[in-house]
Amino acid sequence: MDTSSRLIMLLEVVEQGSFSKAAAMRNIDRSVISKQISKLEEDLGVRLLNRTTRSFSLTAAGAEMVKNAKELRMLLSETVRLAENYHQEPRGLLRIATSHTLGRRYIQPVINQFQKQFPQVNVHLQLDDRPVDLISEGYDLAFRIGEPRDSSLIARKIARNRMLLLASPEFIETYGMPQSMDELAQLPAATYSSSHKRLDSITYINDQSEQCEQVINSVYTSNDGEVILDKVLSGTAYCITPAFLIEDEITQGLLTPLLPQINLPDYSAMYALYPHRDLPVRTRLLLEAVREYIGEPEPRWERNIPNLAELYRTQNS
Amino acid sequence: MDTSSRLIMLLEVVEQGSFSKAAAMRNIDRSVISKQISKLEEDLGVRLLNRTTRSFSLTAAGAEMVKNAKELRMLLSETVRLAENYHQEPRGLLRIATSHTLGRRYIQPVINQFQKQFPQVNVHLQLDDRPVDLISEGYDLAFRIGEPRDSSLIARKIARNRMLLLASPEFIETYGMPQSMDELAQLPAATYSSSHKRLDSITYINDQSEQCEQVINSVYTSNDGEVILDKVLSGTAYCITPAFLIEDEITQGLLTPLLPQINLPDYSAMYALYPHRDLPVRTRLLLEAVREYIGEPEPRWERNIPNLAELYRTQNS
DNA sequence: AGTGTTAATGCCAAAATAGCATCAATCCCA
DNA sequence: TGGGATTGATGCTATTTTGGCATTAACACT
Repeated sequence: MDTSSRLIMLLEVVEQGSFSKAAAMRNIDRSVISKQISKLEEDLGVRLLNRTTRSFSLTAAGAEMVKNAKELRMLLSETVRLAENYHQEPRGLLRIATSHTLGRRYIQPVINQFQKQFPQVNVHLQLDDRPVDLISEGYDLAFRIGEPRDSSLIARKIARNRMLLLASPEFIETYGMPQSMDELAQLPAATYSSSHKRLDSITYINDQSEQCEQVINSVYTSNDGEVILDKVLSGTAYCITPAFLIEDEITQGLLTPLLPQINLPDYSAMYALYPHRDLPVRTRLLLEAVREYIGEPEPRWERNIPNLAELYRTQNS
Repeated sequence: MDTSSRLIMLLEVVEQGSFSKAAAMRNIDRSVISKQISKLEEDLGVRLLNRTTRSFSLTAAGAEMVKNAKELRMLLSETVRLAENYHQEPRGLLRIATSHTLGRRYIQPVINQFQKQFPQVNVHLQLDDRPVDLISEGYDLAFRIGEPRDSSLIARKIARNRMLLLASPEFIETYGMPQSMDELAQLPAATYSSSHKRLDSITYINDQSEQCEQVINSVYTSNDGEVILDKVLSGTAYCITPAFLIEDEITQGLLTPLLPQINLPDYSAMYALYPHRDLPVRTRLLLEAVREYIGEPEPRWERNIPNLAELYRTQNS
């Protein structure tokens, strides 16, 4: 390890805010970080961190070094990326971040096929429902539902994401088939809720083409779509859910759309996020494989939903 | 050693044109270079050099890597330099390039004193009469006589450089004291001549304030000023010499100015050259020490020359 | 006060490195 | 045209560097 790597290590330490976290990121012992930072200070002849036993702050010199380390890291990764443009065959490590559901249902099958085709490519698939910082965590590619905020990333729309109101036959038997939005709002719902997002109302377009929001009666919330669906399958709640969560529950008669005459707008789409315009071969190929797998313009999951073209699309006369 | 160092190593190899020379520059075995370049190619997954057994050429990928390596080296050295600004005490290695005479006479004494004062600073003094490439050879500071051409360097004028026409008493006894430029031109001269520069004429300013050039009769040439002076001291030639070559030969009566009423313009001055605007402490301090040692506006060597203020300065009436 | 977390340090095994010797290919100069 | 010298590659080994573990000391949060 030499000066530039140590500078980048310093940068990671500062970004993570602690030696331990930086070590965890790299899967190395903290002592390594401690020693390398010491050596960096010795090399440069400057104290970079003011340490208390349990934490640290940057010195003026340290702050300048971090600034340059950032440039250095960019330049270095850019250089490696340039080299990768010359690969005929994709290789190397591909780090992908995605939400649990998207990952398990739509990314994982693509990766399986992909690694059969390109055995030289290693993959790390990180399942996280909270958005991560692609750059500082070192991911090459992320998949997300929802408009991306971080403008330093390139976002590419992969698929639309329609919404459905679903309940089980048992539920309908118990509560009766609701005939209006007001009626539906009284029934028990299972909804998505996390610290970042809360989906406890139904957005729809009324007869006057106005977007309306109907608050619903949420009796069960979770931050995981699959357990919400499980709850709904148990017949004790209905749900409003993005279409990509549905497999064969509707065709098998386990779930039935409610209020199909309602006009539900698309929910935020599925996006691929990546940090650069020109991607390494492996990343580009995987991204294309995902797009192909999901399909366009009708995403794969919509094939599981009969009559979707007419569902929730009432033209307002 | 890791990727960025290897990239810089690649750059050095390309700059030097051979593995061997690059190894020599670093004082390491060639096998090290060979292995590291191989490893770099393996890391990047790209062939960087097309090799024949005895030489190589860059591949397209290699050329791009070299381009980026250059940026990388700049950024890294800039970063180290920034860190050095935080040193209170100068330390580290100071690499100085200079011509033989300047080095021995005017730089070496300064270094002796400097290292007494700052024992933490190591010095490499490279004596070369041909100009070297400061950047690619890794020098921090160079001293030269003559207008610098390389505009990527900062040049700072250290001292003027007056010219003298000198001969020994024995010479004057043999040939008589010349009374005019024409007469002088007939006498045997010892002159400086190298592949880069040739000083076989006398530039002077005539009564009409025009700059003239008188070709002289050179019977001895060398690319080293000191042996030229030795030749002159032997009484068999006169010379035109820059003032910094003279120690106590005139005050001791070993040499006498010829044609003192001639008006000789200053020859190109002594310059310090360095690659950056803001120098590390050690470089700045040494540069200041050299300036102080040589003195301003009258350089140290002019103290050895009686009456210099009147010599070769005839005001044209 | 007690518990858990943090960074530093010493120690040891494992990995990377530099130098040496050798080799084959090529260049160079006579 | 044919030795002699030089170049880059490769195998081997001693040395250096590194990473992980255990321990310690300092601190934070209950």
